[in-house]
Amino acid sequence: MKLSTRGQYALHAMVFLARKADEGPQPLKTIADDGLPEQYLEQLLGALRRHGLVVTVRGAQGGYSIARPSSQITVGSILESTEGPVNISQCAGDEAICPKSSACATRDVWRYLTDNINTLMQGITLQDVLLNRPYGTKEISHHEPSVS
Amino acid sequence: MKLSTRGQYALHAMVFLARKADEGPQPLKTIADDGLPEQYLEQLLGALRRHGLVVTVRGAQGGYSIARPSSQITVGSILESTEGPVNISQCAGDEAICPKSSACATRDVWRYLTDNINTLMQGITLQDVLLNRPYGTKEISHHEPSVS
DNA sequence: TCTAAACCCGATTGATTCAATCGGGATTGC
DNA sequence: GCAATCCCGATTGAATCAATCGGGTTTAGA
Repeated sequence: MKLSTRGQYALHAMVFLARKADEGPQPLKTIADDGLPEQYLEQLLGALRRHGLVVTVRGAQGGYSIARPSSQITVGSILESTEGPVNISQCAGDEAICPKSSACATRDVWRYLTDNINTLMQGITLQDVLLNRPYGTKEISHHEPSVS
Repeated sequence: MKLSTRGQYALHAMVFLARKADEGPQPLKTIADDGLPEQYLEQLLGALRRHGLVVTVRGAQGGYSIARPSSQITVGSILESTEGPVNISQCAGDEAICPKSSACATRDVWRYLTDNINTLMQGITLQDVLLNRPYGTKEISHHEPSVS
């Protein structure tokens, strides 16, 4: 199981923007300057904008800035914007995919993993990353067996 | 982020085999009988065998059985056998990929997520799934900031 | 000893996704 | 104006996925 580069680039860019939060909009070229493919990154920043994580100023002297304080932006929301929602197995959520899913023991496993991965990712803010702060102080949620 | 069907089929098959643990080897056809593509599943069972999770008997009356008690087989080992190791970002482990990784704030994030997802998956045994037992009673590990 | 049941395995195919680029268009500060 | 900059759909090439194909080998039992 791995993430595509989209999430990696996106987090990288967001950390960069968070650091420059009070220096005005940063042009794409500047963000990409440590080696990321510029036009590809542009796609990702577009997705981040559409999800409300960055704001843009068009035209000369324009660029990208983070939309909220870094304490209010989670790694989870960044990854979800660029990678789509975490869904370990369609079986976990979509009843239509697997009609017998309610009787399926594996379903609880997928649900448990999906929920907890989401919790992990939502538990880290950009600020935590910037400040190099310990993250993950939340307890994981437990699976409660359904009646059988 | 999602798993391929390989992991889903593999867990499904392993649960099936765990239930039939004391009924002798189960032929492929039987395992696949609730709708999994037979020859595809064969590949996956091959991988599970090479990782020591199932044993096989060849020839007539042969088939597949789980190699150990279900309490000693984790969901993590099943998924790793068929999907490869969890590696959220190459950046997390492989120093060669990203030379400046040690100075990179995002690296800790990938490591933290990778470690904890592994812990989650290793924390569920096949027996837990069979008995519909609550799983995930372990505490997640915390990120300790490196010196800066 | 023959045969059918069953596993073993590399190769191939078609579809999908990924990573990246292309080629433009629309804004806007100066 | 014009250069800097974002916006965006389309396209490309490679990689991966899901599945199938076409064989081969092993073995129980008639």
